Amino acid sequence: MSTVLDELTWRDLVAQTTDPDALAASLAAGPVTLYCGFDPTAPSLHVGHLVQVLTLKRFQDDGHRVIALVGGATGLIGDPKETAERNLNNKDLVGEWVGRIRAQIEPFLDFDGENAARMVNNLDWTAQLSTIDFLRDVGKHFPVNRMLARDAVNQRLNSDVGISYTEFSYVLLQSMDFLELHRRHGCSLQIGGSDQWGNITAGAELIRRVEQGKAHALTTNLLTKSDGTKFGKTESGTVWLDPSLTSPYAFFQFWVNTDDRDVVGYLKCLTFLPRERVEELEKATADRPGAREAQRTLAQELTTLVHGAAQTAAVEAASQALFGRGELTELDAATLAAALGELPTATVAELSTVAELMVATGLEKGNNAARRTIGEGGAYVNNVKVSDEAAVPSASDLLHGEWLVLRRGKRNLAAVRVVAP
RNA sequence: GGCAGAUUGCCCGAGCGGCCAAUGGGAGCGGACUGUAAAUCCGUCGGGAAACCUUCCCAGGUUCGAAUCCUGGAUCUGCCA
Repeated sequence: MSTVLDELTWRDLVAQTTDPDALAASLAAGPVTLYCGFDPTAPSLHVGHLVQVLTLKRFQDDGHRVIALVGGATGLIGDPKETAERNLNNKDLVGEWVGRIRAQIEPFLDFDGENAARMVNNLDWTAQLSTIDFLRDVGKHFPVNRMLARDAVNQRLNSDVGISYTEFSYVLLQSMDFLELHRRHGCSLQIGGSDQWGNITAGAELIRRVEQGKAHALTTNLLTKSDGTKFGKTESGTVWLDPSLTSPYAFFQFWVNTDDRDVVGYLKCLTFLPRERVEELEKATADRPGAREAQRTLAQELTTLVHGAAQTAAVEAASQALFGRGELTELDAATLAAALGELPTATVAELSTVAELMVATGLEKGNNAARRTIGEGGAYVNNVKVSDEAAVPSASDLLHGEWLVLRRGKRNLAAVRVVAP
């Protein structure tokens, strides 16, 4: 019995596999070559991609040979969504995204040693392919009636938007990738999110038809949220891995705010913490939910994985300083400056009304909204509620002579720095 | 190609000449409770400090006055070719 499969199973990662016994036997028999694809649909991966990246790493840690594929070709076509046709992105832009996403995946895997990981781009074997060869060598193996049965395709056919031939063909490209990696590197397993089941099995079938080869599919459960909303989004949008799109502080906060009902599941799917530790945290959540130990651990683990230990220490310290029970006025200058450095900051020459300062930091999108918040009792300066919308903080309110901490509601913070011109 | 119907704020969806910045629900935001959680309840939810300005697919028109009526256009849906 394979250890990686056991591992994935107790972590509730496995959604579906082809022939579980044969897959287990093959994994137990020795190193297996497997791949997972990532399409460049944005300049960065987001937290939803982490499951896949980390699952690849789990396989590599177990001695298997993993391939990370970045879809320079498939990203130009677009996997059909159930709702609507995608907008085609410009080729240069997709090319740039390929580079950025490669760089994001690389740190998670080990590219040296016996079972070194590989990074490939499917544009390498599709760019030169002629239409005639494509239709003869690949297209011939795809019964359209089978393609029509695919979930996303079927939904689109029954909707007003329809589906373009371009997106309809997507599955052929992804299947070709699996075949190509099977030929080049003996790849016999493809993993992906559960929404990829159709694309993956189509590839496995292509390998069987063309090469009479045996290939497997394994899909992971998609992360869900107990409140029914989509995982990986906040009020301000997608949570990205790229620190210039989502600050490490915001990334950390995202995990700290995880629902009690979801946190144990995330610890299983998204961290490398051993089973005993996860069970300990599960018990801690049940016994002392207010302490939020599981959330804190989750945030630490993931921020460290994505942004490194040093960055994690910094944002955690900031988070403690800003959300701790301690008085802001008691923080020393260095701690305060470091903590506030993680927040959106407005630098101003002189103080204006609280409402205006909130707009300047981006905490509020307009004066009206800022005034409303103040009226509702949701605005704070240095943790003190502000009730007068016309109030202007005085120089004596400044922490260490230059800082002001603004807060909207419970957890939206920003800093104002006053610098004499 | 012909006929019928639709198009409203982030989403869904009422309104069908003045009382409409536009009912209601969802999402979002703030408060109470709590734990930087959930649920619940309360409030808020185009812009503007205000006078007031810009909105109900687009362009014209009728009218003292239009989201509401008329004309033309665009897009979507259904039925018939």
